[in-house]
Amino acid sequence: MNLFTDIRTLVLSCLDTMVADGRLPEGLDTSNVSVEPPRDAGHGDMATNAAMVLAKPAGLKPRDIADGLAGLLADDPRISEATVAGPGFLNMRLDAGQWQGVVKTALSDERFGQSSLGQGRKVNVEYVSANPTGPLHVGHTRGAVFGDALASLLAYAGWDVTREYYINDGGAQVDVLARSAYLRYQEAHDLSVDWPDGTYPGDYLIEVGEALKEKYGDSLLDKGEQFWLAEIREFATEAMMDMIRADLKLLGVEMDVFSSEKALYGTGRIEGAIETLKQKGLIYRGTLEPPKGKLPEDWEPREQVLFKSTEYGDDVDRPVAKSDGSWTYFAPDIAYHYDKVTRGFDALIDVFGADHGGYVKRMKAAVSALSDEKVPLDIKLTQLVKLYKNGEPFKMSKRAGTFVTLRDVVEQVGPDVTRFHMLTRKNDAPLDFDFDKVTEQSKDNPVFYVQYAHARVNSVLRKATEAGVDVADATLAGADLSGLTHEAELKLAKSIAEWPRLVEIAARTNEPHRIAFYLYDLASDLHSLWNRGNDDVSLRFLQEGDTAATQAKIALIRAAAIVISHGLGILGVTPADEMR
RNA sequence: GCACCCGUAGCUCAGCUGGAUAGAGCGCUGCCCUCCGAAGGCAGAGGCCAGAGGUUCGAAUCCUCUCGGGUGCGCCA
Repeated sequence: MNLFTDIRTLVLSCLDTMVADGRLPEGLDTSNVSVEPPRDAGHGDMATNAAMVLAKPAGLKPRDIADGLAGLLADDPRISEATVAGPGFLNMRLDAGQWQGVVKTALSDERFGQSSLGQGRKVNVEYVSANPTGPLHVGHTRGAVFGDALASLLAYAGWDVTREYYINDGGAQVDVLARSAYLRYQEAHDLSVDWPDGTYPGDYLIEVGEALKEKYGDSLLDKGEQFWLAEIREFATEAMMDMIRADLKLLGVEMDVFSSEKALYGTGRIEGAIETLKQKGLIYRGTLEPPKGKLPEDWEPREQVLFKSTEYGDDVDRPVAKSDGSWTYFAPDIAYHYDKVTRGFDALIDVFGADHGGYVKRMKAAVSALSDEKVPLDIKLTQLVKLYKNGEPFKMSKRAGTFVTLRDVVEQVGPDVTRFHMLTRKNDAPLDFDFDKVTEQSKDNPVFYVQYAHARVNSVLRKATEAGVDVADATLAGADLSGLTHEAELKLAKSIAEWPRLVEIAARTNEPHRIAFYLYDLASDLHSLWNRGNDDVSLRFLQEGDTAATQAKIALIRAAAIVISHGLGILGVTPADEMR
């Protein structure tokens, strides 16, 4: 149920009537006709641009179309007023019963706000995908929260969603991990070791070293790398993935699928993916031009196997094999995305850190080529998180031991605060995260502000119940809401009515932050109505001695609370029943 | 040098497949509350949407260029 699309349907049918009457020519394209809330609520509840969009193709003045349309719209019982304004805008006011109806729907229909936009199509959202070489840090946290909320949002909007993590366990960095773990293994045997550059000296490998000692005793000491590298790599990678999974779980993130890069090797799938491109004439041997401006010191021209990504909008062709013939990291990435395509997804989404922005074009080019442009790939980049403590920048340094992990963050402020706050900026804007401010219980903190709105409604429900008023959702949905006519009450109802529309916009743009901003505004309307009750007793939710009025008012705020709880659910945040 | 992201109130940021007089929070100014719905409330000031062209009924939004900030740029993932 979406009041805006209902009214759009009405507008279109009125246009059909005008065509039938000969007031409009046949065959007009109405796809650009929109019905949306006007920027200024003083103009009305909804506005349509129909007259302006159709004026030119119809060869008529916008004003004339608008006048005719206004007359027809005003005949519909849902519309209380339709007026023409400005260059040809058509403003409508809806009968109060429409907004009251929305409240009823929100109370009675579990699926209020859910959308059929996705039509059950399959979408794969790949996120986090951190190298299995250490714990997740704050940057990963943002990607994890964003990806997870996006996945939930798309599911809410009717997509069949798969949440996926790609494990980069095939490259040189897992060898480094293995060597670092081996050093910890030696330490576990009380040997003193040095940490050469390019190893991972983090504490998190100490217990891996202990575990290796447990498993292998001293049998790997004094042996050359060829005897232990593969085994320890396997062991350490598993240990890191266990840790990462545990970290994600702390944050409330659960993946459906973990895909391994290493598992692609030796299966012929990389070769197969490259062969597929080759058959499309997109693979050749060649030499790239050196990058202009900044020339790498050891630059020399070398012949490589290249993917003709420029055919699909990239700036230069990209190497898939190194000059020694082995694959670049890009080759398994291609194979992995090909795998996703062949698994039958209708759309792919990758969530990367902003530092991977340079790979967007080539990845899109590869997917376009491999899917014959049938499977769209959207890549969302998440910008940096800047940490603060008490307003002071908090510098991260692995060396100084001030490296802040996902676990640090979640253990300090909790998963709900972490998740909500990470979504208070759009993904491509940098984000400030102040450990003290995000847990502050004041209206300046959006997390608290939204949680508090939900808790307040619960508090009213408890009080009503104590007073002997039945406030079960089913009862409220059946209550007589015709008394909800005050503009402050209708404002809240109108905000509730926007929920389904907002879900669609957020899902269409793959931007879950819109949910967070909407919830803030909705909470604001609720708090505002609450405050009005201070001065105007008739706006208080508990109307002493008037059960019917109390139920109507509570129906309204309970509907708002339901929407808040649905919205927070998408963001992965638990709605609080009371604040402590 | 090239590519991508960004530039909106003093500060931090929203802004719907292009819609009307560009919004919110903080800060600032003023008023209100100080037992009972105040972990405050109400109101106000504050903008050349970085700049210049273009597209059209209409541009913060789309295109081109300039300026400023961030990120990345063959055999690292």
